[in-house]
Amino acid sequence: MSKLRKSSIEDKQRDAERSRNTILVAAKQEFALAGFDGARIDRIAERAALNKRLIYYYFTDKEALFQAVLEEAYADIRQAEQALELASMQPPQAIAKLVEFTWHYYLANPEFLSILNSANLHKGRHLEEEGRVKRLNSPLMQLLREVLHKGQQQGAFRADADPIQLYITIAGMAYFYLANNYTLSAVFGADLSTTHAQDERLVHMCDVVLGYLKV
Amino acid sequence: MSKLRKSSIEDKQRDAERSRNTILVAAKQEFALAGFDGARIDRIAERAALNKRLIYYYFTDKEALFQAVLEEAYADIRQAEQALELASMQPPQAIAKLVEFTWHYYLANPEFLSILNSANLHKGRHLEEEGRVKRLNSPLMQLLREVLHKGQQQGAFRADADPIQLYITIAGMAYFYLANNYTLSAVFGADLSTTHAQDERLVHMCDVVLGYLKV
Amino acid sequence: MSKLRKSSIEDKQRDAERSRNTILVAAKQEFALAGFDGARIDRIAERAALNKRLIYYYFTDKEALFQAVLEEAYADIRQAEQALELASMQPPQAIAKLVEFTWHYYLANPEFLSILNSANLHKGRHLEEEGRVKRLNSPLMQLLREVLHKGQQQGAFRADADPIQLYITIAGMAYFYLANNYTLSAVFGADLSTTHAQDERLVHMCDVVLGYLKV
Amino acid sequence: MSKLRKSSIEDKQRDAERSRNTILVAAKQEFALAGFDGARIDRIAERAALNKRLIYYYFTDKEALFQAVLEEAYADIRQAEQALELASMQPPQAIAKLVEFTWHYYLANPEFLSILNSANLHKGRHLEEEGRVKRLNSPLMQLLREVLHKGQQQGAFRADADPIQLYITIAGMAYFYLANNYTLSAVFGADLSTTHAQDERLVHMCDVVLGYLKV
DNA sequence: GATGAATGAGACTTCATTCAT
DNA sequence: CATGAATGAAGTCTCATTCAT
Repeated sequence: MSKLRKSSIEDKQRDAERSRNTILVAAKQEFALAGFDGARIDRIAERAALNKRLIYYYFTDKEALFQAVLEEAYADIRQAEQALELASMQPPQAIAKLVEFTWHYYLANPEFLSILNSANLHKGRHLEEEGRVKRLNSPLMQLLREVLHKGQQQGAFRADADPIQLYITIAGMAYFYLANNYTLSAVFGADLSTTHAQDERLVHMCDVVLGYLKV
Repeated sequence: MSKLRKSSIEDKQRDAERSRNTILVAAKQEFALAGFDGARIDRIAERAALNKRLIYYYFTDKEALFQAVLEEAYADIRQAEQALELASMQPPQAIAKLVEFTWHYYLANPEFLSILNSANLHKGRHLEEEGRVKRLNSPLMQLLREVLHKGQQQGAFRADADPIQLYITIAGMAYFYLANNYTLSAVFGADLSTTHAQDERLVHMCDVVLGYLKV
Repeated sequence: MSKLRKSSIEDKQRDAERSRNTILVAAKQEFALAGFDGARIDRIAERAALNKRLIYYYFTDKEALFQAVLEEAYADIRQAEQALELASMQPPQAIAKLVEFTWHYYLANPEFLSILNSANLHKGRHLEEEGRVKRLNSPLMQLLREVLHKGQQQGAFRADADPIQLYITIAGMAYFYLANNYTLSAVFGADLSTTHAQDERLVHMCDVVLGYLKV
Repeated sequence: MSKLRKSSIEDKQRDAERSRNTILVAAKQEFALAGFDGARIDRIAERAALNKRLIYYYFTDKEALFQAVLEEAYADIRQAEQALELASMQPPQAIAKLVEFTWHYYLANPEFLSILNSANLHKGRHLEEEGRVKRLNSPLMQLLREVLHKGQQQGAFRADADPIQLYITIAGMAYFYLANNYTLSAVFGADLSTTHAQDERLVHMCDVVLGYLKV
């Protein structure tokens, strides 16, 4: 074993970047699962298999840790949105693709919804976030804007459709179904969390958006 | 037992009822504002201007109090839904009315959303609720079902529209806009909480639903 | 055993005033012994044989508890000063009595010095105290002023003696000897804490003040 | 070993000495400002602009660091006292000079008082100091002894004046005024920290000591 | 000599809850 | 019915100190 290798392996315990990240991942899980107030620093430390003190070493306090998690969550989804390739598609297909992306992202990253929610529950308390959030303009939002415009140019989409409203509508349709899955399943007496039910929901969402847009 | 005595007992009972209710109202506010974990029994007692011990006297513990608040919230919205008069309307107008009702109810009762959310955050923890929730079938849901059916009969609405999906879609469109108002305003760099913005949202929601439904 | 008696005895555990006071006494000891930063809430609770939580129930936090202790310390010494009876004495005797009082009070209440010291270490941090402290005018100071004046009238005391300066001088002579007893004993290679040494100190202090005052 | 190498080692040693000293200075400030228990190792490192680990490298632990600061404080004042030139003066003038020196030293080195105080608060805890402190006999004390003796010989000073008592008295008069400046200013409703007030204090102190000594 | 990363013990404080009247 | 007093468990955060390079 070469010196380099050895030191890099032993580094495991002394890698600041890695430790910071391990904490961030653990915190994301905990905050998503329990909300800000329900989250426990102890549990985060446990999840991260790191000393509790380190959390404060890297993140000052619970609030700041939450901020960091929130920002990372935004950054993550923005990054995923970057990968969307819609240029060659026809507007209707592109819209379907956007809806599908949103749906699958939420499905695969349920923490995102939970954390977004927590953040909004405490509104005023996370004021600093604002600045950073605004700067991170959503690529998906931009794509939606372009696709909409293109469709309207072609006369395929209604002229009065607003990208912001539509963005919120798509997110809301997906979010509400997933976030309140538990209550909704109870109310409607049907398990909405099966793969089949989820597929149906996606179809419905596409239908709604495209039905609304078509002239 | 003299009349006087009896009436003083009735007074007490009325007081008891009133106290219970005062607590419930205070708890609803607190839970809505801070979520389940962020809510403080002390603060509820303060809001209610009643002794903390009374809360335990009437509601056993925090969890049960939350249950009671949740049930009341459901009962409230169900009751409001009862008042909906759609019988004489044409299906499209009826749908618009339903969307409008949902929107205005959420606007006027923001606690409802917040509490629903809290409940879903803790999923497994509020298992007992299930029973009661199911029993309280939503009148609005029933109306939606009927209106949809009628519209489909008349050939005015697409045949594949499902009331459950649509219900969730309407709720989601309204919910997401309102619950994440803070973050969305930041991201889009526009204040979404003005009356004007709210009116626009309602128009959009009606457009979406009716655009989707029309054949 | 009468009901009254019984309840008043059992009251022991439910007497707010007494609990508050027990805490205050315990806190005084702890703060005196360890200073503000060295003091431990746990130890105060232990000393008071009361639940730690009660300390916060009655005093909000450590800082406020210290404030309360400080104010009580001032109140105590002021009260002790009230008992001084100098009216009938000749000025020189009265002065001696004042010096003696100061000396014995410090000797009997060593916490007073320690707490005064802690307060001054943190200067800016206990700003609120100012108001209350000023209001509590020192009776001893007033007596000193009068005795000085009387002695000056009689031509027994030098005319330029200022009561404030003298007050500080008396306090300082007593304080420094007692507060730094440990270091001074080490430096001078003599135990300054024996009764004999203490008596000698008192004589010296009287000599200094009267020697200074006599014309 | 080449000259170059050697000199680089000397550089290191000089650096080491400098680092040690930087830490000591920073620690003195911190201990003076916050007391032993209030002092923070982190803050000392910050003040010194040096790594925290170095503090432990040079001083073992907080306690030992405090010891070092304390000893340096003693050494400093002893050194300053060395410079006193009283041989040619008449005893009364010499006494005035001694009082003045004490006053100005305390004024210029307020940390000294604060640290002395901290040390005495913890009495038993700094036992080791004793040895070293005793060895460092105070030059000022020695001068005071001599001046007193000379004055007594000349019949200018009272015969029963004891140098130890007088030393403590002088220190106490100065100390109490300065250390409790904050509280005293509040109690007497006058700012005792102005230059004018300080000058008055010095005059008073000289008056007291000389008034006491003169036969 | 110097430093960033890591830690265990323990500090202050908070919270839901119960006691006793 | 109503309430002030009391509590144990636990939560966030701090601190002196050590590890590993």
